[in-house]
Formats: sequence, C-alpha cells, structure tokens
Amino acid sequence: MPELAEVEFYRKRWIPGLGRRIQAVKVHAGARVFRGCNTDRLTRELTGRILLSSSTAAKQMLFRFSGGRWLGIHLGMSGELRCEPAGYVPQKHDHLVFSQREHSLVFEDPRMFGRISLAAGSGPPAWWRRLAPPILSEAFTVEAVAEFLRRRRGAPIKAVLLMQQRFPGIGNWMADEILWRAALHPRCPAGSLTAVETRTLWRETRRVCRLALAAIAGRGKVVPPALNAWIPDNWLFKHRWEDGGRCPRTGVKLMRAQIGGRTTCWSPARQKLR
DNA sequence: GTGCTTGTTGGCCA
DNA sequence: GTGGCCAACAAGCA
Repeated sequence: MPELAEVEFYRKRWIPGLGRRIQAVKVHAGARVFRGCNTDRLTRELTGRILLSSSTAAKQMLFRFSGGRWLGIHLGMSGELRCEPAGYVPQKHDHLVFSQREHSLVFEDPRMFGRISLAAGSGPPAWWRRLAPPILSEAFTVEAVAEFLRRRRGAPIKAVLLMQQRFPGIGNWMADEILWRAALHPRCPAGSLTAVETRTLWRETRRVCRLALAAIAGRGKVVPPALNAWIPDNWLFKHRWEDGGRCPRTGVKLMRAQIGGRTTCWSPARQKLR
C-alpha cells in the first residue's frame, strides 16, 4: 500500500532494531527486488554492523548502518516491513531479513515491484540527495506547481499528480483524495486549470500529506495492524473501493474509470469536467 | 478460468 | 529533445 504516509508507517516497524547489531543477513538471492544490487556484497557488508537510524523521503526509505553503509528500500506495490521475534524463519516472500539478538527485521514483497539498494560513504547516496523537494517543504511552492502543470498541459491532471519529480510520495489513492477535495475532475487537462484552481490543488496536496502523516505520527511507538484504521470516515479513501460507494460529502454514487493508466475514483457531484 | 491491484520504467510515436 | 501513452514486471485475490 505504500504511499507517503504508509512508507513512514512501515519505517517505524523497524524502530525496535535501531542501535542494535545485525548478527546475520538472510536474502532471497536472485529475487527481483535486488535488481542492480549484489546480494553477496550486501550480506558481507551489513553483517556485524549496527543499524543506527532511518528516514523516509517520498516513497523511499533510507537506513544508516555503522561503517558508513546505507540501505535504500522502495516498497513498490506490495512491500512491507515487519519486526518479528529473534530466530524468525523467513517465509516465501521475505526477501531480506536482518537477524538481531532481540528481533528479526523483515522485508517482504510478494509482487516484487519493490527495490533494495546498498551504498557506502560518509553521507547519504546520490540518488537520495536528488529526490524532489518534499511537498511539505518551503520549496514546494504554488509557482513550481503552476510551472509543472504548464509543461504537462496536455496530460490529465490525475496522471500529473502521480509524477514523482514534482509530487514526491503521491500515489494513486492520495491523488484521488486531493482531486476530490479540490473539486477537480481527474480527466481535466493539467494546462486547463485557472490560477485559483492551481492554488487550491497546491493547498489540498499539502493538506492531504499533512493529514495522512498526522494520522500516523504523534501516536508514540504504537504500531497498529493497518494504517487504514486511522483514516477518518469523511475521507474519499474510506469509500473508494466499496461496491456502490458514495461520496462522503454529497452522498452521490462514486464513479470509477481508468485515467492515466490507473483506476481512478471520483465524485461526479463535486468534480465536473468543464 | 478472468480481471482486477496503493508503482516505476523503457519503448514508441507525435 | 520533450511530452504523452502503454505494456511489462509478478503474485494474490475475488
């Protein structure tokens, strides 16, 4: 399920392993998640290291180990992190497991759209530093959004919201949530938005990120079974997959279609194509 | 069996 | 070179 807030949610699952030594590394060598990553080297270089810290940016996670080693994880479509008891035996889709004295830190990914990478150096790897500025940072300005919409003027706004180079961390459900709140039809050409609509889109993009993150932050170290449980009922998200789901604001039946190559849900009462 | 699925990439074409 | 579209990747679920 990994989008912005969910990535943060999964990062926290490995918090019990911080400050502790990796006694053994177990990998599914040859699994697609390791494309471009040498699993022998990964095993060799992380065994005996201490997991020092972790952070998230967009849909990416970065774990810092002693000795200047960095592990990048992208959860793809179906990736998850879990913390299991020491001595845990990896299951079919557990492609990477760090054994510690107290815990086993598990990365599982049935569909294997996720990706693991290893880097060495005193600072974060180059790919991490090149990520687009976060949506909740100062650099995410309404002007930057307007310029991006102008360049992508022919594409449906839904497809543009999924572009990570400007909207890092936004995924399919967040894009639908943003458009629903901004009252914009997902098929609207990006270049057709007025200045007011562009500002509304910018504001709602930030709001959805802030609310989604707030739903999982400030809850201490409690990790729930699923993030969905913390999303309020007045979000589109809670209704988008229900058969005969209704818009939580208007009560009108929600529509679904393929837009920008992805299943898209919208409320015809709020979001009209002009 | 069919037809979906919260992501990304590379190839094709205008 | 840029922008837009689509198939491919893989496994599970209804």
